[in-house]
Amino acid sequence: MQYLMTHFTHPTVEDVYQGLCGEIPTLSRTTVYNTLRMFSEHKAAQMITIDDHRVCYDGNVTPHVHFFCKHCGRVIDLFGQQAPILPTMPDVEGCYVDEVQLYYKGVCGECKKRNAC
Amino acid sequence: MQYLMTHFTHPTVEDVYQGLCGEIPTLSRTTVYNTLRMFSEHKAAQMITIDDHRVCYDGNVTPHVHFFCKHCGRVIDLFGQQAPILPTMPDVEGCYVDEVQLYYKGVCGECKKRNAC
DNA sequence: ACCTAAAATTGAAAAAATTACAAAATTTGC
DNA sequence: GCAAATTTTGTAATTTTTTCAATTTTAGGT
Repeated sequence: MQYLMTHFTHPTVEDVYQGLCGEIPTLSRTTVYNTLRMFSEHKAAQMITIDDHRVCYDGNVTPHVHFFCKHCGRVIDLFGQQAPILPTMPDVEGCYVDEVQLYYKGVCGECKKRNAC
Repeated sequence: MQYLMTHFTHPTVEDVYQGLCGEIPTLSRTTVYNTLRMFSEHKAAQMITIDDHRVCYDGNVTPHVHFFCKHCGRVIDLFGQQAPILPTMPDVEGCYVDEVQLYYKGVCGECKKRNAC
């Protein structure tokens, strides 16, 4: 949890594992998988499914908008005028709705510059 | 493509494969993977990453809102007053943005009724 | 029709992400 | 200090997706 609260880089399970296995040498990947899943089930973290290859997590649970760079794979927060207002949860007939995700995808500024695409 | 244009059930690769391997007995899963990826790269289909276990595809390429039932795993289109207006593509400084996805998650009416949760 | 080059498809194997689960380690309350 | 409950671990299995070389199909020219 401390890792999530100090790294707003939308880490994957592997990122969290690599980031912590130095100070917690006995840490197992399974624990990271279980813990992050538990966090998201209890709404202490958001599970982000923007990348088709892997899930990542966000310690910031207030709804906000994400941008995914298809080139470098980074997930970036969009704030302020860059981000449209996230629509409020709709009241869908008979359904229980408890999560919103608004994703944009494309190529980030750095990748665009580097690769001139 | 024909399968996608006639099945708006947000099929997975496996769904498309199972749906077609009767009439195309030589069909390989690899072809389905390659073809669906190609479609989404050329914007002839949308790749939907709402389910953390598998990717699915949508032959309807006009931006619209999706709901994911965490219980039965179905992906359902939200239309009309059920769906908020999908925000237009923001102009993010220096970035090339070419996709929007708005996802809601929860439990659908049928699962809610069946399981009383 | 026949041949050839290009393109598309196949299937088996590998890679990557995630889950299952039993054993081991740690924590908790008494 | 002990026993029960909880958490963590690590290996193996499962699932999804990709890689890639071989095969098959297609298209165009003769």
